[in-house]
Amino acid sequence: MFANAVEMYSRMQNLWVSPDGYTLPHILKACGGLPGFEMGRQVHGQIFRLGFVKDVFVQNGVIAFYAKCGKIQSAKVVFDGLEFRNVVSWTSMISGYAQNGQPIEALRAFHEMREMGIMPDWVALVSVIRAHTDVEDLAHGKSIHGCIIKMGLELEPDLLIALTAMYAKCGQVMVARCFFDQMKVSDLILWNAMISGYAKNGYAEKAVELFRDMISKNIRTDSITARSAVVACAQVGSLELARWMDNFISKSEHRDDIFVNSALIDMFAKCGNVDMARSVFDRTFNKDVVVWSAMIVGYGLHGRGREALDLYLLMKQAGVFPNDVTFLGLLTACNHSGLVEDGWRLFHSMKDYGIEPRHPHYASMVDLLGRACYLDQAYDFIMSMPIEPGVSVWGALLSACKIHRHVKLGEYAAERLFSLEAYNTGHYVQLSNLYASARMWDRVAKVQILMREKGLSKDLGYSLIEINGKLQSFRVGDKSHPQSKEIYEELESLERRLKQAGFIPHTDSSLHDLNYEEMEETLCNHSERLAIAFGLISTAPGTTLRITKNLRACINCHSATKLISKLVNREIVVRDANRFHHFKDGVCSCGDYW
DNA sequence: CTAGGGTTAG
Repeated sequence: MFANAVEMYSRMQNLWVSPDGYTLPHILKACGGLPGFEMGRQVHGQIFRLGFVKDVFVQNGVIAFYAKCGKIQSAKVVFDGLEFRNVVSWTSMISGYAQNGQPIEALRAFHEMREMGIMPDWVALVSVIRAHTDVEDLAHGKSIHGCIIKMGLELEPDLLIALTAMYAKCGQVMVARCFFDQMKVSDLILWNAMISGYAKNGYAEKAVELFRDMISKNIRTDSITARSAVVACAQVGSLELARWMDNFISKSEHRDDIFVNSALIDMFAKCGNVDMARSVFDRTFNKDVVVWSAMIVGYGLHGRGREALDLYLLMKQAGVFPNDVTFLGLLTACNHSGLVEDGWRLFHSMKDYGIEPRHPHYASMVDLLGRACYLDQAYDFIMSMPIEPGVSVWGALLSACKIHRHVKLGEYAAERLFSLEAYNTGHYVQLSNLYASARMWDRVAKVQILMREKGLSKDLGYSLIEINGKLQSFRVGDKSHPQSKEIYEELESLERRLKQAGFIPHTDSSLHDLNYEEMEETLCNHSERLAIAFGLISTAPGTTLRITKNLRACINCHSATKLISKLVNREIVVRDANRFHHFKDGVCSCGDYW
């Protein structure tokens, strides 16, 4: 009850009751907890005047206060001024660095402490573990685990929680789960660490399962639990699960938490329903820059660029300042809607807000220019970059060269990519596709030989479709489904109707080395068509089909899906590796620009 | 009667 403590302290001051060496650590803790920087600074001044400069309890309190307020420099000044420093003084500095995103400094301070011959206790080690977690140095983290055992601290519950969090965050979820299962007492932070660890490392279903466990066991959740569970649902991608989560949150105490709501907005956008994201956005009070950005990113993902830009204007009117993520969302939105001039203008307005563009911003601009056929300008733009262009930037250029069949520039981009990442399959496939788009079959073959020499093979395509809340996965030419026969019958009937409607498959890219019949067959068996066919026979007429695929939509499937949406009178929502496509009445929301 | 820790959105 920090605010009450501060209020009580003010009353004490008004009555001219002087604080002593016991009062001051309490009030400092309250100021650090709020945090109330101004109040704490006044207390610091008072400490100086009252002569508590040598009281290590009071001074440690001051260090921790500054560290909690993010004023690590001030904390360091106080720390350096101390005559005697004990393990608490050091821990305050170590945790201060760790909490303020300087884990390397934290570890350096820990090293220095050891050189001074000061023995860490379990609280100190908790911060050291966190620092190792943040630099993703699992090897050194494990060695700290060893020290803990040697020191006989392995039964300290909170230390075990910190270790669990470390293993979970560093991707060792099985190890973390062992700790979790062996823990004697149920602890909220332990559950949170396990859930977010699962979510962070791609075990979204496991994370959701654990969250449901908590609810069924009536274990208290906080906003961090809720947020982590929402992030996991966003990863799963099921709209039905997303709805369940939203319903749960809106009935819980977390409904007005902006941390949770920004995650909900992101979740709905990623699960394919940007309008539901908007309704969470609208019900959120005191929107901060993250809430606004999440909504802008959501519109961008769905190719609703105009709405993203309009929202940005509203955001500025509301007095909220944009940050680097806001701009990334805006640039992506412009990209997906072909708003070249708006994107260009926004990129250059970043400096007005003191925001330095990072690699993704540059890559987004290259994509924007390249896609709109300004290839030379994209190249000049890369050459004028103040930072070394990386994989994302050259990748965007290569992709644009493929679209516009600019072989020479594309080859150059591919060279840069190979020198940066010699074993990334995607780059070779892109180059091969570039040659195929220009009908340079001999060079396509050369790339394929190169890939074989390096032991690389194409990523297999797959599509997921959600039917009655269950996700069903299909690979290219998949025949493993129990209803496979019906699915292929539906597929054949679809193909007949496509042909009758005058659909002619493109024969340009990626399939050059097959003869015509083989090519046609392969196209029809593309995984998303299987998912569509399965969706059609498994749902009532008129139901929207929601499909997720791991690769980008190919030109054939894209054209076919447009027509299918009209022929069967269904809305089909496809999330590819890059963005969302909403197919309806024969057109796609991306306007064939992706 | 007093100090230090872990889980945290776009």
